[in-house]
Amino acid sequence: MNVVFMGTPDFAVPTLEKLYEKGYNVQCVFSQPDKPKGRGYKLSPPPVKVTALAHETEVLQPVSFKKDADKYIEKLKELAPDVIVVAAYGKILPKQVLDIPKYGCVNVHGSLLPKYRGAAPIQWSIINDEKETGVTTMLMAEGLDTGDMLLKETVEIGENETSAELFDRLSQIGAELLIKTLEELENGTITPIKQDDSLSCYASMITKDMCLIDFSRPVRTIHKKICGLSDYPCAVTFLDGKRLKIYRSEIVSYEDSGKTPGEVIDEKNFVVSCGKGSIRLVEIQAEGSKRMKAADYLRGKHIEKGIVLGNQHKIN
RNA sequence: CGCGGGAUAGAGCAGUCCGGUAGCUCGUCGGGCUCAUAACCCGAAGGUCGGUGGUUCAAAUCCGCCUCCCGCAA
Repeated sequence: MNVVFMGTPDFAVPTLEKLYEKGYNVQCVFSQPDKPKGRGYKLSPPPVKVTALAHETEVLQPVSFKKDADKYIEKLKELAPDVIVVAAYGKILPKQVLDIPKYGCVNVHGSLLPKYRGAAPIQWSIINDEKETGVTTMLMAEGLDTGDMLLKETVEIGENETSAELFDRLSQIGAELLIKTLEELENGTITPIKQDDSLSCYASMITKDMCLIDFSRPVRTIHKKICGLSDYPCAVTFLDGKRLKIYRSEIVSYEDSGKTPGEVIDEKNFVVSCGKGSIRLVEIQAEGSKRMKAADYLRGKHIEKGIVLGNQHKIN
C-alpha cells in the first residue's frame, strides 16, 4: 500500500515508525519547516523529519499549501498514494489534497472525538480533569477535526498522570490504531461514523500565559493544571522572585488549611496551601538548575516556613 | 554573534566579589540509646572544586580558551 505521511512532533513518530515496520510503502513525508529553536536560535528539524530521513524517505516541508499549491498538489497526484496518513501535522489541508488518495486522508487524533478537537487535546483532557480519553482515527474533512470517525480506543487518565506520560501512551496506541484502520479500510470492513457536532468542544493551543499557578484556586484544579502542562510548557510559580517550574504534584488534602493561598505550610515536604485544600510539590525546577525531586531541592535550598509562593518580586 | 544562570563528596547546595588547611543539609557505613523507629546521640569513609593554559610563594577563588547543563525569548 502506498502511503504519504504528514506529521511534525514526537506524537506522530510512533505512527510513522509503525508504517515502516508493517511494510507500508512510505513514498514521501511532509513535515513543518525547520524552525529556529533553543539557545542561539539553532535551526532544528521536527522529529518526524528526523525519523523519515533515517529511513531514507524524501521529506517535503512546504511553508504553505496555498502558496506553492500547484507544486505540491502536482507532486501528490504523481505519487498517487492509496492513503495519506496525517498525525499532528499542524497545517490545514486544502480540499484538493484531501481528494487525491483512493482511501482519503486518515488522521490520528489524541482524543475521543467529537470532544477535544484541535491543537492540544491531551493537555486539555487532563487540565479539565477528564477520567478517560483516547485516540480516534477519522477521514479528514475540510473543518478542523470534523471528519467521519473510523476507529476509537479509550484509556483511563491516571490521578497523577502528566501530559508527557499520556502523550507517550496515546502515541503508541495511535500507531496501533492507525494500522488497524488502514487494514480495515483496505478490507472494506469499516463504517465511517459522523461526529455529533452538538457534543464537540475545542482544545485551543497551550500558551505560556496560562502557566502561572493561581494558588487561590481549589487544590484539584491546580493539581490537574500542573499535570496537564507537564513537561511542556510546565506550570510555574515564583519563589522569592525567582521562577520555579512545577512538573509533578500530589493532592495532600481537600480540607481548607486556613492559611494564605501559596503559603508553604510544610517546608519539609513542600506542601503548599491552596484556595481550598493543600498540595505537595513533588518534582520541580529552579532557574538555572536542573529538574529534580522536591526532596533533593530542599536539601540545598532551605525554605522558611510560611513563605508565600507566587510573588514575582524578591523579598528583602 | 539574541539575553541570562550554572558545573564543588552518592544527592542538593554554600564558599568565589576581598587568593591562604574543603564546609552545610541529606544519604552511605560503623557504634550507642530505645519495646521500637524514617526519631535522637557519637564516630567514619567519600572531592585531582567540569576541562585546559596562564598569573602567583600559594588558585575552587584572579585572567584566557574549551566542553556540558539550565532559565528567558522564539
